[in-house]
Amino acid sequence: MAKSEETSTSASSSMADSSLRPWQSYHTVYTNAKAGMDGVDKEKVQRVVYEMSKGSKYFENEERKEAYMKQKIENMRAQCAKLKATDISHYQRVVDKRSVELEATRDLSRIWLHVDMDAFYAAVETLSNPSLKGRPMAVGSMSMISTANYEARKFGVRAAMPGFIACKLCPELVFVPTDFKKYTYYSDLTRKVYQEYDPNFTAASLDEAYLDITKVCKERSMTGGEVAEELRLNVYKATGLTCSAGVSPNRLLAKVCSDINKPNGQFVLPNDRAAIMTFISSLPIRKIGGIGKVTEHILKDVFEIKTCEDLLQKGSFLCALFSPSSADFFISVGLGLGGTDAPQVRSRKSMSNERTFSATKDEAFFYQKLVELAEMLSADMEKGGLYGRTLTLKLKTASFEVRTRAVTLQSYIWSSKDILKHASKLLKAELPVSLRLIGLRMSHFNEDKGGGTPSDPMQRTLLNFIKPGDGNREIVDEEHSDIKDSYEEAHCHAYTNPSHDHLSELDQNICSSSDNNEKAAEHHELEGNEYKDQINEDTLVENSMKSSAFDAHVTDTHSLEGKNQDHLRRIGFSANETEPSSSNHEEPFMWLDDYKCLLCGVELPPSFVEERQEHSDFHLAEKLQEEEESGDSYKKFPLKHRMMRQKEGVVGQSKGKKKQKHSPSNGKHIPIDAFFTKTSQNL
DNA sequence: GGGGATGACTGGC
DNA sequence: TTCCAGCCAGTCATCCCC
Repeated sequence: MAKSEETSTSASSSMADSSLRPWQSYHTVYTNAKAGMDGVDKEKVQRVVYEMSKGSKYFENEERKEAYMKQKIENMRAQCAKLKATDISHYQRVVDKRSVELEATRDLSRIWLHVDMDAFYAAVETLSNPSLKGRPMAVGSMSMISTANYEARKFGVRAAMPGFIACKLCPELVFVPTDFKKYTYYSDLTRKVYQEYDPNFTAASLDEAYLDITKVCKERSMTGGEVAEELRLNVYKATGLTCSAGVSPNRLLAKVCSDINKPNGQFVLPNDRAAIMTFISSLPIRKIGGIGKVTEHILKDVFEIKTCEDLLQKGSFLCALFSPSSADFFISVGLGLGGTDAPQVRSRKSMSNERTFSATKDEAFFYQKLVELAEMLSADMEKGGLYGRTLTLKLKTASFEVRTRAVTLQSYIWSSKDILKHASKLLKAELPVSLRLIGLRMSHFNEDKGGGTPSDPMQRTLLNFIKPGDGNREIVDEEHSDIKDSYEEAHCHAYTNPSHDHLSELDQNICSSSDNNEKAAEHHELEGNEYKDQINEDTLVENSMKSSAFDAHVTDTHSLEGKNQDHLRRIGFSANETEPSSSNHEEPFMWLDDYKCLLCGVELPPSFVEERQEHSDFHLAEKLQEEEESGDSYKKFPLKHRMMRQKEGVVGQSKGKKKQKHSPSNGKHIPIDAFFTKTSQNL
């Protein structure tokens, strides 16, 4: 949770304090330190935000989220408390080993530059309207602000703040509507400058970029600082706008550095390990890209981690409670490591449109919104030459609860007609509902972006046939999934709400007008049947291979890969629903070195008594199931399935309607974003 | 058991 | 007067099918 230092210690704040100053426990992002916000009366900002939010649906939802997070923190604290000295020393050894491995990857040979335009949208607006100069101004609307100039920031006004709250904080605030055409134009001008220093620079957004200036420094015998100075001057000459820069041996730190002397400044971190470690030692964790308000809150409240150095010092706890990839990320941040190689060009993964409106239950209105969104999305996809297979409907209810519902189709679509047809079906299953936002997202794009006919996932390509080795497995899986999709397309059109309402009527009209797609579906189904015999053969071969592989797996617990261990570790923690309880008579024989499960390799410290009990039960249940399955009559209905069916009281109804997921807080590892596969922001 | 589909959630701008 | 966006990418857990 991003909050001011004085409000971040919710654990230590007394009850008396919270009753006198309730806003102090209302965690908003608006008091988080941002460039130009030094000297802001944070308590006043927090009080105003609290007063204006109190009692609203938004506020209630924030409280729900807060309560959920507190529960999560409590769970993690309980896990921490269970760790004994021997556990901690065990995990410390793991951290030490990993630190050495990560340290070996340190590359101090590159010089990275991160450029960040100062209050970009606001600066562009001031450039085109000089009368705004010196006045507090925000780009955006009464409902949401995109950015604010430095005059407005002095009042606590900032990006992602609702305009009406900003107005309260700064009554003289001038609002300017967003104009992306203008921002794109100026962004292009800056990029022409960047190109002169690194032709392969990475644009992180309209106003941010990463440049590898190693080559230009060498060729022109200049330091990183000198290049940054010159580049900033050239950006100013080309646009009339100022920017800030950070120079460091890796992208992660370059981004942190560019924020230090904002606006119109720069900071250079030398390519020297000692300097990096000193820099990192007092750096607040929230400054790191990838550590947001939730992760910050958890790290502070559970482990009392505030600086990047603390991440290393508390490494053993992090290793014990987080997934290996998350722990790796935290350790590498503690060591001041980040990306130094040229980031790979990533293709677009999804495309979406969403619109917010006043909360309503009006189904005709929902449909009209769907029509608009489908048309917008279709137009965007056509522009990008994209065809997608997965359509996701996003809904935000009147109480700010976000739901997503997705369908993956057997064929690629792009037309507004097809998008609308499937979106209507997804929405219909959610009615009646009061909504304040509807969104549509397409994903699962075809690889062929060169136009022409979209590739059909049902079609066997030449490559499929000739691909050797492991590729065969992929072919089998693809075919299975395609046939399943065909089946669903043909059989799962029974929706939960059969009433003949507005949407269903329109739905039928659309379906009947979408003949081509239906014909394609029939065609695919025929194709699918043709391949069924081949698939059965493949499955037989696959199954026989699996059984022998399983035997080897059980006897060789030391050869488990990290990923596999992680997976099994999760199973160990989450297997608790259908397994019968059992005595722990196997316990003394299960744990290698008192940590590692002999059967699957999962690591659990001896003090995690309940978890280990559950884990033993899990393996026992597995064994029971194997025994049961050895009797032919039950082979087609494994234990889990039978129990579930009995529980539901219905047979054969599970298909087409998945159960809602359990809360992720039940799992051992909390999800942390973009750790090593960095996002564009988190390079 | 593996992998695809799905949904919730986090993070950045 | 107004009353908390829109877009994208990624991780993780769970369900389900083969």
